Amino acid sequence: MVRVRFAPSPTGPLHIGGVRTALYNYLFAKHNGGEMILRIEDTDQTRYVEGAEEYIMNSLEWCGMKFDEGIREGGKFGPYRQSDRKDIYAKYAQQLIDNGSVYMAFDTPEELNELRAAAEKEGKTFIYNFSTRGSLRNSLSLSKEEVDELIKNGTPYVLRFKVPENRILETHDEIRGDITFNTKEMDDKVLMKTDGLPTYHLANIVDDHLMEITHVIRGEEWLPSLPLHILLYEAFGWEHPKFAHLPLILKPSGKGKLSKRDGDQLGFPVFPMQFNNNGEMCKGYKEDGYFPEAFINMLALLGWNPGTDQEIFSMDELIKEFTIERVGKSGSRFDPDKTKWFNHQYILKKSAKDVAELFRKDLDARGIDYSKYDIVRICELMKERISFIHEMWDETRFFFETPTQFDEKFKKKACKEDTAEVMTTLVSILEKCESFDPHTTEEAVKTWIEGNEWGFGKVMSPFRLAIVGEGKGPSVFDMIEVIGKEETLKRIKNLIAVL
RNA sequence: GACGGAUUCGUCUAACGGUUAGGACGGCAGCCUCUCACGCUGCAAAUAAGAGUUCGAUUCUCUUAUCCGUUGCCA
Repeated sequence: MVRVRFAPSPTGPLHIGGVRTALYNYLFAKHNGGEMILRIEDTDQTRYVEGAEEYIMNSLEWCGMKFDEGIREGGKFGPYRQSDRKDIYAKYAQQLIDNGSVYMAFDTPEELNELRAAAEKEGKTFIYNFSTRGSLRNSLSLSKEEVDELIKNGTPYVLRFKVPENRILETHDEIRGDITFNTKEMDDKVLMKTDGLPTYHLANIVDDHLMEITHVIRGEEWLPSLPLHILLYEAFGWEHPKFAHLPLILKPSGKGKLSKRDGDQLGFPVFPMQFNNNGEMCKGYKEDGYFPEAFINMLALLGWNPGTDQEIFSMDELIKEFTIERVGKSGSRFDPDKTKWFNHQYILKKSAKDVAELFRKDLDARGIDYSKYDIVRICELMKERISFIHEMWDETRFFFETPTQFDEKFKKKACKEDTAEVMTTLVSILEKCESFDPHTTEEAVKTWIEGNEWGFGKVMSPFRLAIVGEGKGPSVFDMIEVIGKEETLKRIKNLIAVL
């Protein structure tokens, strides 16, 4: 049974990259008939952000991902919040103490900072490992008596992992293939902090083992920690899961990981939903009018591809097609334009009826009275022109509102000296139309135009100007059917009045 | 700096060692048309550089370059 987990930290809203990591985990699990677990990694209480945990769960739910186990779902491997698992970590830390895999270190953060600063001055990096641990304050360098004394005095200490001195570690990544590390480059990482809570490394390994995780799919930023994690599994005598490190999502232009700043500068959200982070408002895709399906579709294709030309995928199709083998190795630049295109595709896919339902909500929110109008028909006419529901109003407001002014540029182009006369005749022709369906009106008007051997523009352009107020919109005959005879005649007369 | 990863059109990407290096976004042009969009058609646009292996390299190896990540008692 494949079991994967998504394990975010509740340090703020969930970033796009995190959503994609969750998505790939989810797709991988479901493709293989496996289970997906949500675990909250909140071992750093200094970075805890109120509401972030809820936000993460709500966002993933909005995206359409369902967890088999987690804080809301429960499950037999809980608790699923690391801060609720302190006792478990203490127990396993003791196991490492007992088998000599870790040692106590009494160095203060200040002391270490000084050492790091000093090393940096010389262009070097301070590493806490076999080469330095002998000269630092820890249970390896100090005598048993000194250590006992320090502990008796309540001197705070951390537990560090004793990394072997010089071992070539050959590991494997499901995306990148074989990777080798030399343990001499590694740090004796802190596993247990002075506050008694484990660091990510310990908690992560213990939980993944206890929760029977078979595949760890996470961001590439974890790749340097892979040898440590392998060593930890060894120290416990456990078999490690398979690892897959996902490429990063990069800024649309420039260098580095995509950040909130990029979104703010270029005007696109970096988070699935809105989040108020201590007064700092983080924009969300949801609030910007994206469909979760489109958002997920876009994210899925950012770093993964099916090997075919298909680009539009439902969640079920993604589950069917997704494999780790087709995940790319290199980082992907985020493209806000393509994201919009995806949303447009989903508008196109929706029926006019479904779009109408969403549009009605938008109209309600704007306080527009649309009771006299056939909204489904309007959506049928207009939906292909928009990428977002909220764009619909700007594209369609002329249906609901009689134009009060006319676009000068188009008016100049459309109206000649005889236009008033022509429009007056148009009014009389339309008045005679029993039915106002497009076929009837078009037939009547075109017959008249052709009879005079005029170009269509002579009549249609000012006609359009009268109805819309400017030179845009769908077929005039379609529009006048929607607004009705009375309103149509009124609008033409309004134009005549200003000619 | 050290270690690790990566490198195909501007961007996302495809291509059993053999293709005119394909698709999509964006751009440009044309078509459609009563207008504006949509749509359709077309155009421009790439294998980082250099060696090697091979009959043949985008694909395998090495070197260089560039970019990214890590280098915290953060995750």
